[in-house]
Amino acid sequence: MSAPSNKQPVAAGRSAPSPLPPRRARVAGGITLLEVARLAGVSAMSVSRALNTPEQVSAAILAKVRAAVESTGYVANRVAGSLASQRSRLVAAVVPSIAGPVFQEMVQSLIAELAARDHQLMLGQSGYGTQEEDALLDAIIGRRPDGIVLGGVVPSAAGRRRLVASGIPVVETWDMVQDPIDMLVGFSHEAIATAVATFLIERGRRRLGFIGGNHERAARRASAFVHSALHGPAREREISAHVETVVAPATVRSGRQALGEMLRHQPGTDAIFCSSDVLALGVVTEAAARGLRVPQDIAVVGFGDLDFAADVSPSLTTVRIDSTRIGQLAARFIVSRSEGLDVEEAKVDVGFSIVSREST
Amino acid sequence: MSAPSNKQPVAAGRSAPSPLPPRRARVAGGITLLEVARLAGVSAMSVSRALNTPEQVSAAILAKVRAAVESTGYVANRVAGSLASQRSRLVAAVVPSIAGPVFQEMVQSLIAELAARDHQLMLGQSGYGTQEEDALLDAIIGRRPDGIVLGGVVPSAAGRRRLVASGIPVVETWDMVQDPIDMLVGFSHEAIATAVATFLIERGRRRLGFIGGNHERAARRASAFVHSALHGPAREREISAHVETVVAPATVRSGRQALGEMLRHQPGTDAIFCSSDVLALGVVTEAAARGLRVPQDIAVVGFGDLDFAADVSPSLTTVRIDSTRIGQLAARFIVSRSEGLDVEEAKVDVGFSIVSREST
DNA sequence: ATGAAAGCGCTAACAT
DNA sequence: ATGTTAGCGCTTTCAT
Repeated sequence: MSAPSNKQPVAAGRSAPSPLPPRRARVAGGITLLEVARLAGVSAMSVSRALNTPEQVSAAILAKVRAAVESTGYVANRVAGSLASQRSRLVAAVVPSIAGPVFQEMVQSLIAELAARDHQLMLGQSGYGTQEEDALLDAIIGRRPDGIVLGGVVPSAAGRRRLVASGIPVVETWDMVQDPIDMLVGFSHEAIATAVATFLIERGRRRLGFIGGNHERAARRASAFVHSALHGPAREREISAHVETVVAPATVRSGRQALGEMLRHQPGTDAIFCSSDVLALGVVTEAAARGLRVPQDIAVVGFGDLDFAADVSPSLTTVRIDSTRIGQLAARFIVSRSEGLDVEEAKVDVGFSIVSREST
Repeated sequence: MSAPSNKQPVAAGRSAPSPLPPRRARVAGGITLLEVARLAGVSAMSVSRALNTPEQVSAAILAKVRAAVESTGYVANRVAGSLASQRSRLVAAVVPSIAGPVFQEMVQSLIAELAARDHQLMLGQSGYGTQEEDALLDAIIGRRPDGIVLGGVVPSAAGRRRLVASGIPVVETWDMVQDPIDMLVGFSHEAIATAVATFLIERGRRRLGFIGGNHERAARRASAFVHSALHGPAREREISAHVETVVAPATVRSGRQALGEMLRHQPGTDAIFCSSDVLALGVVTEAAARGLRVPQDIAVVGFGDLDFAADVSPSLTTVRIDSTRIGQLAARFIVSRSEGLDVEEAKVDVGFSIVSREST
C-alpha cells in the first residue's frame, strides 16, 4: 500500500520537535513475561500467577501458559521479580574458610536446605582483616538477601551496626554469644573445653596441652580449656596446661610442628586437645615419628569428627558438632522469617558430643 | 484549623471516580538513591555516578554525596542496579560437592578473585541426579548471573541447550572436553591416567589397580588408566590392571575397604592409583593394618595434593592440579566477557604434575 | 479467576 | 559535568 493516504508533513522550516522523540531501544534482553503472555493470549499477570501460584489459575490458562513457556524455553527473570516483590530468595553466608571442619558441612547443608525451599546461597569468605570483612558485608547487604548466615565471623562494631540497620535477618552460628545480633544457632566453646578437660583429667592425664589456630574462635576454646584444667571441678591434684598456637588454616604440617613446640615448652605433656581433627592427625603422625605411643604416652583429642577421624590409625577421639543441623536450622529460620512467620525459638544450642576412640 | 474554608462536597449520589485514585503506597524499603540525592541537593544520576564512576563527577558533588551517604548509612540496592544495567555482578558455580579435592580450592579461589573484582559467588551443588541438576540450572539462569562456572558437572543435553539459549557465559572446568559449551579451563584426565600408569610401570610395577568414585568423572580416568597400562608405550611385558569402584563421596573408610576388594580380585597388586588423596590415605592405612609395606610391597598414588599429602607417613605421591589457577582464570574470563572484552584464549589446559613422595 | 495500572530502585541514553 | 526521561521485567494493588 504505497498510496500516501496520510501524507507526512513536508519540512516546514525547522521541524517541530516531536513531544516524545523515540529513543533507541535499550538492548533487548531475552524473552520476557509479556511475550509469553502474548503468545498464550493472556495477561502478564496470568502468566506470573501460572508460574508462581498455579492454584490461583484456571486449568485452561495454566495449559496455555505451560505450552507457551515450553515452546519458548522461557525462564523468568528473578532479578526483576526480586525488585518488585522485595524478596530476593537469596541467602548469604560468610565463613572464614569453607575448608574448616564445621563450616564445610554447614555450607553443604545450607545449600541443600535452601535449594529445597527455592532459595540460593551466596558465599563469602572473611578472614582477611576487618576492613575487607566490612566491605564484604556491604556488598552482601547491597544485594538485599533474605537472610545472612554468619559462621564463626564476629563482625566489627561498625559491621554489626550496618547489619542491624539493614533490617536483614541474621543468624550467627558459631558461639553461643550472650547478645546475638538477631538469631543464633550454635554451641558453647566453653562447655566443650570444660568437657574435654574433664574427660582427659578423669582418665588420669595431668599435663594438658591445647593446640589451636591464631584467631579469636580458637582462642576462646583455649582459654576456657586452660581455665577448666586449672580450676575445674575435676581438679584433684597438680595439673598443668599449656597452649600452642598455629597459623591458620590448620594443616597436618602445623599440627606436627606444634607438637614439637609443645614438648619443648611443656615436656611430659600427656594429653593434647586440638581445635581441628587435621591438627590432631598431625600430632598423632609426629608422635609416631618421635617414638611416642598414642594413647599410652600421649592422648590426643580432635575437633570436628571429620570423615577420616574414625578410620585413621589410631582412630581419633574427637568432638562432634552436628553442623548439618546448624545449616538446616539457619536456613529454616531465615526462610520462615522472610515468609513473615514468627520464628519460634531463635536461639538454639545444638550441643556437642565427645566421640571416644583409640587416641585416648 | 477547624473552619471549613474548603467545604468537602457532600455526597452527590455516587461520587465521580477520580481519574487517578491514589493507591496505598507499597511497603517502603529502606532509604533510596533518590533520598540521598535530595539530601545532597543533587540529581539521582549524580549520586549514581559518584558511587559507581567517581571520576566522572566533580569534587564538590562527590563530597556532598559522600556526606549524605555517610550520614544515612545508605547501601545501594544492587537488585535494582542489576535490573537496570543488565549486569548482576553475580557469578554462579556448580560443583558436585565443595568437599572434593579440586573443587574446594577452586571455589575458594573463585570467591577471592571475584570479590577483588566486585562480584559475588552463588554456589550450587549438583550430584543428586539429572532432574535436580536441570532444575538447579534453571534456578541459576533465572538469576541472570554474569557467568556460570561448571566444576566437574556434565549437563544433560537439555541442560546444555538451556545454557546455550540463555546466552550466559559458561566456563567448564573439569575435563578438556572436545566440544565445550563455551569457555574451558581444565586438564586432561586421559593425560593424567597415562602419565601415572607410565610412572608406575617405569618403576617396575606390573599389577596395577585403580580406585575411584562411582561417577563419570572418575570413570574417565579409570578407563584411560587401564588402557594406558595395557596398551601404552611403557608396556614391555606382562601387565595387568584392575578397577575398584567406591560409592562417592570418597572417604578414608572407602579407601580401606577398596584395598581389601582390590587384593581379593587381583591378588599381588603392587601399585594403586586413587582418584583422591583421601582414598589414598585409606589405602595406606589399610595396607599398614594388613602388614603390607608401602611402597615396598605396594605403591600408592593419590590425586589432589591435599594439604595432608606431604605430611602423613608415608608421604603420598600424588597428582597435583593448580585449582587456584583454574578459579582465577574462570573468574577473569567471565568478568572480562561481561565487560564486553573479547576473551583472548578461552580454552586453557592448566596441566598437572606428579609429585613423587615416599608412597612410591 | 482475570486483568489494568503503577511502581520496585536503579542506570542507559540523551540533552544541556 | 550534570540533569531529565524512560525504561529494566517483574509483582502488588485494586477493579472487575
